[in-house]
Amino acid sequence: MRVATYNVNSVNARLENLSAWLEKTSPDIVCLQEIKTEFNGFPFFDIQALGYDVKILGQKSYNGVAVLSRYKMEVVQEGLPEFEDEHARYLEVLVDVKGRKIRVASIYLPNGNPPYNDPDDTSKFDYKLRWMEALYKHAKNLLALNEPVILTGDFNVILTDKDVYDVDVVKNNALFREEVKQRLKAIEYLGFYDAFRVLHPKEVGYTYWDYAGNAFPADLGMRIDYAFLSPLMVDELKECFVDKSARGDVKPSDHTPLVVDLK
DNA sequence: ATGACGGTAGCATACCGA
Repeated sequence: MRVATYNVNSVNARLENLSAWLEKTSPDIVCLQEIKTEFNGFPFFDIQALGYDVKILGQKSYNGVAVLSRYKMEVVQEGLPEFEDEHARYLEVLVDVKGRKIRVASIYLPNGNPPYNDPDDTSKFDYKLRWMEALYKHAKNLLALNEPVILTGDFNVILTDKDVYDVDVVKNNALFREEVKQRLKAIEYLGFYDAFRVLHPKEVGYTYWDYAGNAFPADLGMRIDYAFLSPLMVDELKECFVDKSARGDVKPSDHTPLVVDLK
């Protein structure tokens, strides 16, 4: 079984890229982030024509997450539990893989940096920390279920120094602040496994490159998209890789997909 | 030291992103 995550930066702007990538890569389950549309604007016809069922938590202009699946699935959670959120950032489904239920969440964690015109405004960073706290609590509850679980998406956290091209550039960035690294590590310490790092402890695994300048050609990237697997799920992990090909497309997203192959 | 670049809303430019 192949599971992937892909921050598409608008599903409608990326429909051609996404469709071609689905056909080429043939994932069974795909979590999308930043679809940037509400339900009525989602290209259901095109995606369903490729053989996928679609569940979305949409939002106009910003955010928005979705799960595509070749297997039947049901939505079990829209937004994090016990967390009031105006943003569409969390969608959890139960996928029925030949009679076995796999729990999959598509996650778009807040960025947390201040607006350019007000660098002292900490409200977005505070929101990020509260969001991570709610995610931590939920992740803890999910582990107690002792199920195969995949928490995957754009976490907007650079976990370690080797997950960014230049530590100095991001030293004051909300993606690299100690508080957020700690909160994401805490989710790992609960018992979730970073699929890419389990298999590739020393490799560079950037999943994002800025649009500006020569960031992609020069490989000035960051690893901010992750797949976290529960113990039952990591036991079935075969391979995990970043598919850089999508970032080299015409009119690409600034992220590229992360792919997880399971037994 | 700063900005680049791109998407959306909506029609000029502001907001958002990482």
